Amino acid sequence: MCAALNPAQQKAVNTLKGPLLVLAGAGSGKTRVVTFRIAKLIRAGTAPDRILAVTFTNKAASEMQQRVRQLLGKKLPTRPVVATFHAHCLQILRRHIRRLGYPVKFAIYDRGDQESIARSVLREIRVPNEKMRPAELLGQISRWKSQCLRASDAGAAAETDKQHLAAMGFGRYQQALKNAGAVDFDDLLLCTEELFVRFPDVLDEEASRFDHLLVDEYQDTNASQYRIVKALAQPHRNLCVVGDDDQSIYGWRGAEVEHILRFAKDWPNAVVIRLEHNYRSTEAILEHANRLIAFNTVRHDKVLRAARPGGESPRILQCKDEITEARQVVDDIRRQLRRPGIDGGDIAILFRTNEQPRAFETEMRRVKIPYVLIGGSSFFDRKEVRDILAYLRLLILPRDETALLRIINLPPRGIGSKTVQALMSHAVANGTTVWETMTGATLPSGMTPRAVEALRQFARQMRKFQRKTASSAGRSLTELVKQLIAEIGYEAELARLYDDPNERQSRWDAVQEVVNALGAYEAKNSKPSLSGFMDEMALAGRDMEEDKESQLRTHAVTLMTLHCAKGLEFPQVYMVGMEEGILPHRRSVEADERAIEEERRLCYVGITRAQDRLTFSLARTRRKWGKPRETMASRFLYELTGQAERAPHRRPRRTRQPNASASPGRNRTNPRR
DNA sequence: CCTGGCATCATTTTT
DNA sequence: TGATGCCAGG
Repeated sequence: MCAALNPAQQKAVNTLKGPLLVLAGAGSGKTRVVTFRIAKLIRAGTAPDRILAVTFTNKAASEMQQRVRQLLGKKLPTRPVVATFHAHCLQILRRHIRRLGYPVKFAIYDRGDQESIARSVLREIRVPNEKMRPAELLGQISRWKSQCLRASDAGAAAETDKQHLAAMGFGRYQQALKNAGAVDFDDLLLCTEELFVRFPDVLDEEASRFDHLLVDEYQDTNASQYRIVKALAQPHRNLCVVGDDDQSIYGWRGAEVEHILRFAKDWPNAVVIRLEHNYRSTEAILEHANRLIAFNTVRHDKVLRAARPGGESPRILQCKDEITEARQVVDDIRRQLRRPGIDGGDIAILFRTNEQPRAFETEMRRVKIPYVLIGGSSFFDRKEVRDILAYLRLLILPRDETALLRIINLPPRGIGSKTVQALMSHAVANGTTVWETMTGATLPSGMTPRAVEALRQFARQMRKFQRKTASSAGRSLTELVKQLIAEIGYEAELARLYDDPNERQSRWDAVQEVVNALGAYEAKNSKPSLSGFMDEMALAGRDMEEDKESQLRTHAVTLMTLHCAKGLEFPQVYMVGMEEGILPHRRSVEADERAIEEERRLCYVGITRAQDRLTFSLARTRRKWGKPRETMASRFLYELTGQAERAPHRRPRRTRQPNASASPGRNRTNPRR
């Protein structure tokens, strides 16, 4: 890693002016080039805070920041701005969102909040013959949003019945968000884009903050990100994008490979530099990766050359079922760990879907190999955490309806669904919010005195804490929140709900973790505020656990999805579940060739994570919904080993084994319905 | 108003 | 398999 830069890398670092596209193959030292470039810009006289570097994940952002700091030493008065798209857009919205008719203070709704809105929207637009789940509605809305389609245009874009239904839901969903004073993740980008289009002065102000713009993982930009980048870079044209079209794996989130493919057309005179030397993997591994990705048709033509000749050929483990698969893989890992110089931290198990790791976890626990599962259901998905956060949101923004409805009767305080219904319909009828209604002088008629008293009591309590929050400058937020938790009797509620002391404890621990996170936030920030904390929770979310993670990770085997693995590397990699229906995923198989190409890229990403040793595994039968079903080996296995013509998946779908005896493959059984 | 039990239903990837 | 939703009884 300390070797000198090669000529292409050198050139990428030194081309400081004008549009630049760096096509960086996997393992080609991309991160290094980017950080060197930033350092070079600063040394050449650019003020650090005039540089904006945009990444997709928080992890990438903090890593980049750290590396630049290492390169430059700590003597700088200002820092380059390194942020994720979402974080930077949030900054912009905090300054200007009023122009779009949102309150200055607005909440960021996460998946759970979105779902509860979607649920109520669906209840309203009940259509007899179409049933739709909240997740489906949200998926469609999100897809539209990532194409910069607004609710008003969705009706025209809808094709299927479901899409028409979703188009109806879209408008209501958006309205509900606005009423609650909230934006969802997609809105962070979409509203920014809208601001830029509708208010040129806003764009002016935001674009003129920087002289240089860098975008990492450019192949993953969706329509709104693409437009935002274009708009921000237009004045100075000092735009450097870095990416690899072969690693575009977020098409389902609206990313379009075309963006990186047409960069040179978008920006005339753009310099294009290819980094085609791979310093990460052995030749044996890279050969397989190259062979696989060559099957894709939509891509920049390039061949990665291995800087590390030779190496061990990848192996394929065929196993009876998913339990055996876990056992064999973990067995293999155990053998590896006995070898000198091999540490658990050098090993990763990569999988396609989130249900796959289960079997591996069980097995690892059984043989006592430490592991970390990255992603998965996070701490922030826990009910207790979400409850407390809902309270906190209510303190900042009383009109946040999702938060209010979540905790209005939690712990139970005698405000039942009847009462809530009455409040809601009253609010709708009067064009106001539930909070306004319940704190108003006259409550809706027909409520029992008991309910009225409960409401009054709750409102008093919340108002007290709202006041305290508003005037909390200089005082400890942590203390405030502790007091809140005590007053609502949350601990007693946990005791009431859960008899098992272990469970009770772990749930209470989760509550404590929120308090701790707040404490950490307060310690870290010079002027902490509750809303600042909530922003961090919404955007950084999962990363807050990272400190714990990195402590463990030194010796623990890493388990994660292929998507999470992008950008990382491990000496030893296990790619498990190499079966038709998993990788490529069933949904992609049922879609089109484009979708298959994305799955192939996903597989490519997995392979190119491996430095020294790569193992594939598959199960011949796999339990699904409790029933075991036979599987077929992934077509990618055939492709990457150079036996594509023997791959059995090409038989037309839904026919019964037309050529069952054509070749003696081992995993060729037709899946039965 | 609250709780527990039963039936039903659908399963990708994430900022 | 597991999560969620609805209904009946306390």
